[in-house]
Amino acid sequence: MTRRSSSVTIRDVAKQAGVSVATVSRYINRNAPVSAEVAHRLDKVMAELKYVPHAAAQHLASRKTRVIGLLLTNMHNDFFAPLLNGTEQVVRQHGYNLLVATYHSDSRDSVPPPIGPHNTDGLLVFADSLTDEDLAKLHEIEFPMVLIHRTPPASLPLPSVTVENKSATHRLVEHLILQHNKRRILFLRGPIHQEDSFWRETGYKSALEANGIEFDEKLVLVGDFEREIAYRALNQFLGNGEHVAFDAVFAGDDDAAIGVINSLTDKGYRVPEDIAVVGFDDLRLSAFLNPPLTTVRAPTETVGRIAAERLFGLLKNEISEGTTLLPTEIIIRRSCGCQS
Amino acid sequence: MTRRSSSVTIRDVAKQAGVSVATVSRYINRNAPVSAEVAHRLDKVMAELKYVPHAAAQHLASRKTRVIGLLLTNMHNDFFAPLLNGTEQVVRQHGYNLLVATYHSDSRDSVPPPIGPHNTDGLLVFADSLTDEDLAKLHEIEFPMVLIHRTPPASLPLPSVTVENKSATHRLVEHLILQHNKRRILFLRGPIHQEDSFWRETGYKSALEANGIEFDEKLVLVGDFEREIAYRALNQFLGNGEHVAFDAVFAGDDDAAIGVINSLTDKGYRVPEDIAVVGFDDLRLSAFLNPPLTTVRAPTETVGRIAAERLFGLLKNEISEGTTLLPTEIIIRRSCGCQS
DNA sequence: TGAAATAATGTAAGCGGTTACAGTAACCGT
DNA sequence: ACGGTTACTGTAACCGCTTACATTATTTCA
Repeated sequence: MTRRSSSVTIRDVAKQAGVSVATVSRYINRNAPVSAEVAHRLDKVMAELKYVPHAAAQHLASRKTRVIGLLLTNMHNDFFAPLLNGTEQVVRQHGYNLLVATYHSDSRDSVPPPIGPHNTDGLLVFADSLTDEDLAKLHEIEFPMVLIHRTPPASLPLPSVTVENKSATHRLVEHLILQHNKRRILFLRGPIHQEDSFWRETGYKSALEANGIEFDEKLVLVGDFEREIAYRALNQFLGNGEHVAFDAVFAGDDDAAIGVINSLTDKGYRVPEDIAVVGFDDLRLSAFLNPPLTTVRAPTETVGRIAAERLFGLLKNEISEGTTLLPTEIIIRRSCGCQS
Repeated sequence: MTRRSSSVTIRDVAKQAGVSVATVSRYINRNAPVSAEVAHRLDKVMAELKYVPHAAAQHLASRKTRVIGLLLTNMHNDFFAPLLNGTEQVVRQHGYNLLVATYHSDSRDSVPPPIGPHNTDGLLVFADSLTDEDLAKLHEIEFPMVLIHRTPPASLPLPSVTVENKSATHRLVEHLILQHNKRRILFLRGPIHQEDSFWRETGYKSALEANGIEFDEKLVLVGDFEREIAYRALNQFLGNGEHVAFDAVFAGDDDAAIGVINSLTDKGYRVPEDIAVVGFDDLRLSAFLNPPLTTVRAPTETVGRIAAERLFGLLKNEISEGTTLLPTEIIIRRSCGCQS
């Protein structure tokens, strides 16, 4: 025990350079002038000693971690890669580090969120990884946060960045109706309580209504934005001999769309000839699927980037409120029945 | 300034519960017995005060961060999602946190690696995100590390976990030769100096040789395991009127394969009728591409999981050396010309 | 030219925990 | 009944940095 870590401390540097630790600290943080001569000497000594400040000590003393946290609901969907990529880039560019964790309100009774004020300077909160109460509590102590793919709960003026879901979905579904004469459109709902899911459902319904099609609860399954779940849900639906007829499906997102196409194909349906399928997100590979997926392009990497930028704004005490609503764009490919 | 963070400290808890801070600390860390009565009182007080230990203070005093770092070369390839997912799961399960960063030896002159001994208890090092010297330096101070998709440099007994590249590639390319009569197989090299890239090239060459086909340097392009780069490389290659003939391409990885298929299609070639294309990795969506991609399945999530497990083994002082070589499996789909 | 401002540096008190060391009380076996 | 354990708790010295405050030398300027 008591194995003294061999790491060199600020004191070693100070001694070696013949100055006080305060001077070293000030030079490192560039927050007070230091004579050119000393600066030069310090550069040399620090290089020689390969001095690296101990993060925990800096954190403790300065009360800032230079770490920001990204709280996700899960990580296995390809949707998260660009999100991570976007945030990581700006985080790095600001000289910060990124702590990534998954958490879901489900598990909260027992375990507290793994990241928060105790180990980060601010949080990027994806969807419903935290509950409204969690958010309120953190906001109360003025902990910097920005929400991703979720608008702040009433009376919590948190910045948020998300994408336009409803009208894009509306247009997408309407495309199915108007261009392809579909009237029995299956909808695979996303995770319950998730906002994207809610707005996509709203857009779906509004498109139906705008075109005189009655919403039919029997045409709604649970896809959970997950390929496997969508696959099984549809399999089960199809397996049930007397299922209601349908001629198209809006899968909720691209990942679920894959599951849908897969299930449909397994059961002998052709996409899009028999059943049209559309998704949402425009994943990196969606253009190359078979058939190429008609979907909505969500600028996910940009979402990550902007969310991170806004968080850094907060850290600089810039006030920042309101939600950034990034535009989405419907991308027509072949899975809806179009030729291109 | 000097805004005293309102956070409650261990001293508050101690006072409130009428015990010393040492007792509180012991109870929290369960590293010494505490009377049932005191334990009960502490539970109550800590809940009332919503006490959360300050990570930095714990780190500084205990000299462990309960954070492990994952150092990647980049994050935009879908390949990284499962890797992250795998590591995150076991990290969380061990009650640790995950610091994710990208770094590349290119940038090293100026900037030191963002994660290391100063802010983590151990590192998962992907491919050549660190140089041999970096590794040697860290190993010298006995910093726990496990390598991912890279075998340790000679004389550095670091644990590592990677996947079998060579023989799988050999079989894959041989499939092209034997089953599809291909003899002019284009190869898109991955990032230079990256081991996967090296072994795949080796496998490619050995398959050629085993079948009496001479290796032709003119049939090698740089794809860098990147869709866009592969796309442009092949476009340029094809744009050059008198390019050497080829009848198949091994793209290096699935992401590059997409770029290849894309380029080929743009130029009017049919895949696989005119040109067969195969990749490596078996990304989440590769089965659903158009055409479904013949590739090699790499258990990437498992790689992440095992690497993390081995790192935790190291943290528990279990000795662990040698490389875990995960088996890969060639997955025949349609992009090679097979019917299923 | 003397007072005030500025530059450069040092001293030492924390930051919020952990833990070595020490002490007291109850318990154990002979 | 007594030395030796064991269970529990407290005191206080760190961990490695930042920073308020103090100090001295050097400018600046009315």
